Amino acid sequence: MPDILLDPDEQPTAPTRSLSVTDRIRAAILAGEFEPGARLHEVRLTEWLGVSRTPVRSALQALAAEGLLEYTPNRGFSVRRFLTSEIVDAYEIRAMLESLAARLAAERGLNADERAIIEQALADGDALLAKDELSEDDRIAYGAVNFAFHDTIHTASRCRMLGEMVRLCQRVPQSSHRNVVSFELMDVRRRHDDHHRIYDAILMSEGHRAEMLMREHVASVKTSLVRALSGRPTPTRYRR
Amino acid sequence: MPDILLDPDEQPTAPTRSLSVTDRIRAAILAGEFEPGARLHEVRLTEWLGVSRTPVRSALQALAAEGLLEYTPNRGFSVRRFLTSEIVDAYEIRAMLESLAARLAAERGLNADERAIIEQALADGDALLAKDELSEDDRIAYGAVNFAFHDTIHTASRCRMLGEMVRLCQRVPQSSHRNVVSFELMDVRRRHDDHHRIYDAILMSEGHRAEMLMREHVASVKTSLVRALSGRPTPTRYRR
DNA sequence: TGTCCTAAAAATGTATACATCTTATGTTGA
DNA sequence: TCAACATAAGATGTATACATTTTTAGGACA
Repeated sequence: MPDILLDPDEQPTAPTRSLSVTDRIRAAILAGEFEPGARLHEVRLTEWLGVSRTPVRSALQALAAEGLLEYTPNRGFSVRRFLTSEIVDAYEIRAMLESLAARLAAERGLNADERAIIEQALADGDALLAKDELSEDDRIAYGAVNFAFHDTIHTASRCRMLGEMVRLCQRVPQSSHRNVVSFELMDVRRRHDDHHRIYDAILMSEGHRAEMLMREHVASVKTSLVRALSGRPTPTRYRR
Repeated sequence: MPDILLDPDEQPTAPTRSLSVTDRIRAAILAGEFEPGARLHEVRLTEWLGVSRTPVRSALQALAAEGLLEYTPNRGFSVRRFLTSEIVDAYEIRAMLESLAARLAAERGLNADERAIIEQALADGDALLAKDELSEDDRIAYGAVNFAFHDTIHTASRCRMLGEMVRLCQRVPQSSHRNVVSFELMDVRRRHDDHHRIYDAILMSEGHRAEMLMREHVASVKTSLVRALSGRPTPTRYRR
């Protein structure tokens, strides 16, 4: 019984009940408030959320289409089980999709706005990572920087479908890996350096190089994730 | 007003009205029965389909999640417009996704069933393409062969998300390109030969080679499509 | 004790009435 | 004539009653 759903003061985040209910159930799933495989009974959700079955059903359908729930006719919705291997594989897919986005961005070029956003993200990252240690706030701030960089490249690929699919890859429950992947400072610095090189390649219209750099960039996150999940230590290199 | 929706004898294809209505509306959209950008009014669909608004709304939501419709709160659903560039780009994405699937299949290996299906598909294709000319039935038969080959590789990648995303790439309206892409016999033969090589690479666990072959294999469809759309003729090479 | 059958309970599927929002229409005012 | 507003019509959003299916519970029988 997720506490997140019981707050009566919560303001609607979306124009319709269906959409705001979708957001709340999605948040609960991604936060791990439901057991994997658990059935989501419409009437219970109805009671928790204080709305009728109509918007609840609407939300469940939407979440099933997103891949967070599984649907069986006449048998309802249940939380989709994600194997660790599926979470890891999602990074393989992202590596392919984002490397394509980088190549297309290089081939098709950035506009002034996009260049400005990325350059700001690179500068902000440089400033953050100049510190000797990252606070929790710093990590959150770097997360925003990282998002801005990748999201802008998706936009610059001029390919709506790509961005949508990357988003699908990221919508995976068991957010444990999100925390796990908040890595060593060394790793973050290296990845930020990747960003610089990728941007260079895009600016120089070096499509193939941008693709390869981005592929390795995302794949390295997979590697870190696998290492973290298997409990092995981060290898030490020229640490200050 | 699509005729396809007016046949009262049509048998339900799915266990619930919602699902069968989803199938029928999807088919109508993919067949181009609705103008791109056209609003899909719930009550009209209700009349055409002979069901209440509940399953219609359910279907529209599902199709919006598939990317075939666009949804605006309080303003309903409309047929998503697909630019030609988006249809072409979908092949770029497919090339990345399917090449990943081929590599994973090579790395993870095929089971006996999968080997049998692919070998049957290759043999059937060999037999079909031995003819001097393909009838319409032959083309349909080869389409099934082609599907079996690709679908089995998706399965063998052991990565559910990959198959789902490829399916998203293929669900695109304006099926004109489907017809356009039913190419010259020469092209089909070459692509079938690709299938042989890709299978060889997978059997030999040559992941990188399988990936590269598949990437070019799918990309070549994009090239043919672009050529067909631009009205240029198919280049002639050593034609018998 | 275990299996099978039957009936009740509960869950999902569907239809429909009502609420809310959008859009169209037409009137008023300058 | 045109803009702005008011109203009505129509469309979507929501709640709820009813239908159908699934699940559960209990008992008969071997």
